Amino acid sequence: MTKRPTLADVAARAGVSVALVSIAMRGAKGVSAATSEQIFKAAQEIGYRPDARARLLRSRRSRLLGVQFGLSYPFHADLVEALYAVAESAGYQLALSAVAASRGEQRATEALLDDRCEALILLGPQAPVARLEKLAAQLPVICVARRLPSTPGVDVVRTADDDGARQAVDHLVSLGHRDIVHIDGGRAPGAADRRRGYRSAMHRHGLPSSFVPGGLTEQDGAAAARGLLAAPSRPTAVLAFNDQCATGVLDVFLRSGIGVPGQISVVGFDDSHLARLAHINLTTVGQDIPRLADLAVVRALARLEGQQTPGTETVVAPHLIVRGTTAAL
Amino acid sequence: MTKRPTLADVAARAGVSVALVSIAMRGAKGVSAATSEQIFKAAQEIGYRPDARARLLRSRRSRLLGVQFGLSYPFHADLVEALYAVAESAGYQLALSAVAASRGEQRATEALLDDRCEALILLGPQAPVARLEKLAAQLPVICVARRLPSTPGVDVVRTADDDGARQAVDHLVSLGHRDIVHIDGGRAPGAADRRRGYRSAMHRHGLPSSFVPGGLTEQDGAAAARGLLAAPSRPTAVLAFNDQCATGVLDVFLRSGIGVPGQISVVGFDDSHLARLAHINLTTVGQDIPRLADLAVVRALARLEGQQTPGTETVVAPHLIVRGTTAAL
DNA sequence: TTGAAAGCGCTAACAG
DNA sequence: CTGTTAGCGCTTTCAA
Repeated sequence: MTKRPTLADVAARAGVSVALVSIAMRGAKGVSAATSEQIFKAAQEIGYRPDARARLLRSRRSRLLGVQFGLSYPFHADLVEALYAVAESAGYQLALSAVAASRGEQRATEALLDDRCEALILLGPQAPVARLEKLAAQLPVICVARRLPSTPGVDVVRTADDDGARQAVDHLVSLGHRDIVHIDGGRAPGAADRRRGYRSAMHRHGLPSSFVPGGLTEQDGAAAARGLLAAPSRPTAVLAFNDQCATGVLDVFLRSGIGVPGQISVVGFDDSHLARLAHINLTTVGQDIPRLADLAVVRALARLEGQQTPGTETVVAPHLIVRGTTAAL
Repeated sequence: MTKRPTLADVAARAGVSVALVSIAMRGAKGVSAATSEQIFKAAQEIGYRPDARARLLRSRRSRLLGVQFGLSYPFHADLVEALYAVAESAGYQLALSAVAASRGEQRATEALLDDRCEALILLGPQAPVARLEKLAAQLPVICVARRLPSTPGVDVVRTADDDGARQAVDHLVSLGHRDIVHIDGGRAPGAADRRRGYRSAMHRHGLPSSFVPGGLTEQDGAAAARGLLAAPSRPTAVLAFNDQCATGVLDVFLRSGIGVPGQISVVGFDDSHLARLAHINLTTVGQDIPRLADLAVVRALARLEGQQTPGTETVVAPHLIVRGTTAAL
């Protein structure tokens, strides 16, 4: 529990000035190989690690990207993991701030601001546009997986949710399905687009749309599925809002002895970790998580380098991943 | 994107010295009510927020608790949420560092150290004891949900996993089950204790133990369940390592047309968010998450306040939560 | 009650 | 290539 060594300690031990140690530790050029080696040896010996905060206090850059995510969304977890990788290769660190039932988005972003993050990457934020705009006046703000009316200073990186829904419908129709229900996501980010994509694709095939209110949790899917079973006639296929919702749907069907995909086909959305589980084996519309993460960071860096755009929107194409929950009628 | 206001800006606007503003902002005593009001008004007007890092750089305390957690464990997510609440009421902030496939524990803890956290709270860490001991030499380390041979400087807060398994077995036996299999957690934290608890409880009831290798993911549970189905005879009840594992088990059973709890009973462990979902409705051994979180913080603070113990172990009692996946034979 | 001044650990000019 | 110097935004003596 001894005090952590500082630059000065390393300098003393290596017999050089602090400045030189600073240069060496940062890997900047301007130190002889021999000296550098001595310095690293000294640092190693006393277990020196640079103080991230002092460092950022001095250099006006924190090289910190603030990420706000939802604790209970596997899709966010996947995104966070991808972001770690991208950020690192861009020379940035991540500061995580979770949103949960007892911790709202405002609290989450404020913590990030107090940490002096250089930019904010918000995963599926629900905050009102006005608040995002206010944040964007202070630092670059990137919204991932939420559509937004063009907002000054806010960049959006999202999946083409409407096209994803279309792909799902096309797939189901090509399998012979005509009675396809969409369990929607209500007011969740992306839900409106998925509804729209579903509706227009159905229309294009000359089929009537059929919506059931859903949501983004297993519970929502389960409730919707129970509703479906209680109705006089049952569809032959279901497009769920997301994978979690689809999982709830699957569960209820299985419990009721309804075979999937034998009696009914189910399609999810996201291709989160969940869908890939062997025992779920869910046909789903895959969001390109690495690409979303990459673009989010790229956008953030672009703004940090002074690019002044009114607010960009980058749309990433989804792609259907056919697994085991869909079959020909 | 204007520069954030500093203490000096507030001081200038309020017509006082920075020192006074500092005192006021911290809510320390020594400022007249009138001045204080002026200061807060000025701060408010220019949107001042203290710089967390500069603050900690100066006062040798960061009031930061570093939390390492696994991105893909719902149980950890629940703990993190609970920790946020406890930390806040103790006047501390949380620094989150995630462990994922592409980001090992070492990386995670190092990030926390560089942030100058005052203590480390590790959720289900897998790191070797030697490493934990080394960390504990630098700062208080609290291991949550992992049993550890008494280690100098490391405090352990965990659930009585053995007793939890015992409760599950007692419950199943009281329902008339005698053929109870345990799908274990392999080398996962807590797995050994749960095995032991299961074995001794079975023994006490005069029943033979029966283990199936499992793990902590849905996949592990699903694989184990498939193995069970392939065997010549099937048990009447299963105790899974945790809720995720149990979910995988449930899924496979449902798919195979095996009614739960009609034909077989299933018990999980953790009472994570997952188990509580209406459609899963899993009978499970509940870990007392708020209490684990509370104790973790209490232990950390005790050490920060100079308490020097060789390494404590606090064991929290679990309690069986009977839901819908268990029934009388 | 208030202010001046010193420094936390580090980086960034600028000299030598 | 190396050292000196001056702060980053804040807290904290110590005087006034």
